[in-house]
Amino acid sequence: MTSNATDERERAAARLRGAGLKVTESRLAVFDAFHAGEHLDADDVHTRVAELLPTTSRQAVYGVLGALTDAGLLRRIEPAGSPALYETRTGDNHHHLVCTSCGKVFDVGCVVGEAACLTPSETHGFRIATAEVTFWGLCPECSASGALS
Amino acid sequence: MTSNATDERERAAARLRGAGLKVTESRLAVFDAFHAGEHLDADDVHTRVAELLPTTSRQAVYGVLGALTDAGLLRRIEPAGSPALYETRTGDNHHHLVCTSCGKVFDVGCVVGEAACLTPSETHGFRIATAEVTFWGLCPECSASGALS
DNA sequence: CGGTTGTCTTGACTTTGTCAAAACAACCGA
DNA sequence: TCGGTTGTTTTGACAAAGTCAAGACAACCG
Repeated sequence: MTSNATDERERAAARLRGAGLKVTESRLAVFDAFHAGEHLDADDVHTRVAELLPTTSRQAVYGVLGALTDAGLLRRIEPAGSPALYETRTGDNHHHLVCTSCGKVFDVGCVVGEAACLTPSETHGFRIATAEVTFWGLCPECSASGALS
Repeated sequence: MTSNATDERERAAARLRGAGLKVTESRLAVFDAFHAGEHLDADDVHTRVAELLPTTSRQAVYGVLGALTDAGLLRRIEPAGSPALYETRTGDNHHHLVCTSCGKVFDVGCVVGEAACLTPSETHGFRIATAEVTFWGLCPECSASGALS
């Protein structure tokens, strides 16, 4: 019987091949590093990858994250005041909720009525490709513990 | 007769005093550096300030920008892939249009129907304070010159 | 299985910004 | 008007996050 872990590796390998990328241990380990709903920075990913492949360099992680992002297998976000974060949920242009106190990030679906709302009132002649929305506020834990921002 | 330049310096000084900040040459020079609608990074500001006050240090500029931002006299934005930018238009929570090719930034008013639209579909229990919207696209010049992104 | 091409390692470097201590300047009150 | 106090600026070291380039190495194709 095939283990789930093996299944996941094979699925990851198939996605890499589909994107025209070579299948390497580093890349599989980066896929392994992400669990659903997480937003990890390059250092988080390096830490997790290094547990399995201790010789993996920081630059390899930057390289993998860049390649996977370019291939559309990861999405990169850069909230103000934070290093770049990566997530596995791609292709749906969802948005983010960031805690101004602890920095935790959550996904939120597209805003209600998106198509009509996210048309800027003046376009300055731009050909607009995407609208990115970030909500800032206090997460339940920080709110409960009395954090002010 | 009073010159416009003197008027502007006095207005800037009054705003500083109103915010409880000491009036210094550096701070007045930073105000001078901004023209309406511009989005300048710390280095841009330092360059302009140094034309008038050549001894001004980089750290003084960071200090002034931080103080003015904290006082609500400047607003800081941090578009992905760019150093922090500052603008003089504050207090109206307007949004931004960023060219993915050349990086130019323009202001846009609040999106149409904002109040209704910018409510996320799931709040994860957050106490939401603000919604930040960034539009990405090609500016007219880059669009005309055939840039692809 | 060997060659080609793309990936990873190593290590220097850049950019953007922060921290801390001492010199200095603005402002208040006498 | 003149000090004194407090806040600002200078100086210089440092830190975080990421980039660049060259050579070693591994994946994939035939």
